[in-house]
Amino acid sequence: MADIMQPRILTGFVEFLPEDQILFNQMMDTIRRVYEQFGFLPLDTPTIELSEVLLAKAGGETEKQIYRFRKGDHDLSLRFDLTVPLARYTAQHEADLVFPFKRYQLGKVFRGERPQKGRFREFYQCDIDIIGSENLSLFYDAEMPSVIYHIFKELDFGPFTIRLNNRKILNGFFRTLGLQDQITEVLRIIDKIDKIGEANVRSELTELGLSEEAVNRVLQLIGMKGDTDSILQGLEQLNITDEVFLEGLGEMKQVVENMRLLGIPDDYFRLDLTIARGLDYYTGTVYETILNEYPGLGSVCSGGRYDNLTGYYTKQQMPGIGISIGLTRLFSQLKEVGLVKAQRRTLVEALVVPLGKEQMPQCLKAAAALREQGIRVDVFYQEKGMKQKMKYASRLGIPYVLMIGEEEAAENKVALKNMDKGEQAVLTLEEAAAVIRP
RNA sequence: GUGGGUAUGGUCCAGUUGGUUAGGGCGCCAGAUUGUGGCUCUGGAUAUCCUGGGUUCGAGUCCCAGUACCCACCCCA
Repeated sequence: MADIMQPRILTGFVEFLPEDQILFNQMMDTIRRVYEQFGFLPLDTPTIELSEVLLAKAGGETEKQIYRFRKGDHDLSLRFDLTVPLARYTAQHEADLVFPFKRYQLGKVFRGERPQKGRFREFYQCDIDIIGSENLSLFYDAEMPSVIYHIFKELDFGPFTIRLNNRKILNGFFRTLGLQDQITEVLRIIDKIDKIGEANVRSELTELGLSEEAVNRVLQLIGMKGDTDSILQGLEQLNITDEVFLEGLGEMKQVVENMRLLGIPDDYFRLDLTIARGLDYYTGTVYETILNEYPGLGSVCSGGRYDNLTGYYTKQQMPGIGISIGLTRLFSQLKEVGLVKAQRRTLVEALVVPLGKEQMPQCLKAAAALREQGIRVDVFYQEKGMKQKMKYASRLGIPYVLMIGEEEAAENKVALKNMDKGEQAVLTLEEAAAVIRP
């Protein structure tokens, strides 16, 4: 016999067994349903694009992590997020789109970085973005958290907190300290405070060249704690006159007000001045979402506002705002902490089993009739012993087995067995259908 | 890119100071039970012990190199 090829997949890539894929798809369905509920339109862009398009803006990290290859004369890349393709798409189809353009996209993205726990080279992102033409109402900044609220409420993984901040507040504040040249580095450092602690942030900021006075003021700002209103009050009492700061503060106040009007309870969001988001294209409101009981999972949904995402593809100024759920990571983490657990290995509600092959015609008819009523039905076609047939149903976790033997066929009835309870009854097909799908 | 760890049937693991035919759980196949699954019992199949080299009378075990995978940092979903 010939050598057997070792069956394996690349490291950093994932695939699930059916019982997990079912759960994964259910989460995705929930996300899609809520997105649509808020008026977002579906979009599906190619996974491969021209490198020059995807890398128009890219800086160092992206460039290093992107899967890039040649095919014929083309320099191609796999998309590493859904935002850049959206920018390209919006600019390309500008004339045919209705603005503000609200789109959702659930799709795989690729990053050739070193994989580790909760970190993959191919993974699903579930994004929504709204792109405005020239301007984009601040109300959208409150709608984003409303979407997050509905999704995580429905997913039901316990209490969660949407943490929000505004980059203008940070930028304006840093400007008053004369730090405008190091803003990106400072943001990156303070963003890590949850992970590395205040002392390490202090030393890293000092290392960056900030004066002790500046470090103290930064830590004082980002250390502001308390409920939403007291933080807003505290920010006002800093008496900062920088106009960017004041603009950010004004936006934040309005966003909070609108979030409340949209019905997000106060204990589901919190102002957090440490949230910066690594990405440098954010310019206004930024979000992060954490599960209160599992803070170690990090942010399960994040995003923010950007002024001009499409700048590389069109002269039109197109501000936008969006959020993203890293579904593959989220799912793998939820599984790890036991928040999602596989129940059944199939979606089938009833297995139709002929006791002998003479009953196959009745079984085919019965299956068709049940499917007509929307019941998910599987038929056991294989010629096997009764034990095998039952085992098939049992192993897949099919809740009902509908059997037709000589006696049942003669009476035009079926034997319906409840697999969980082990009970069995002889019924008409209509009665059986009512039991399977009450 | 930097640092650490692991590698034994399909899978998860055990394997003593180096010693004869490398064990077990789960899974798989068959039977006890050809109109009834889960539980139990009985039997069975499946391993170049990651690869290459070295030490030794003898290596799954010790040494060297390589490879793969995992974890952490960086960065991020």
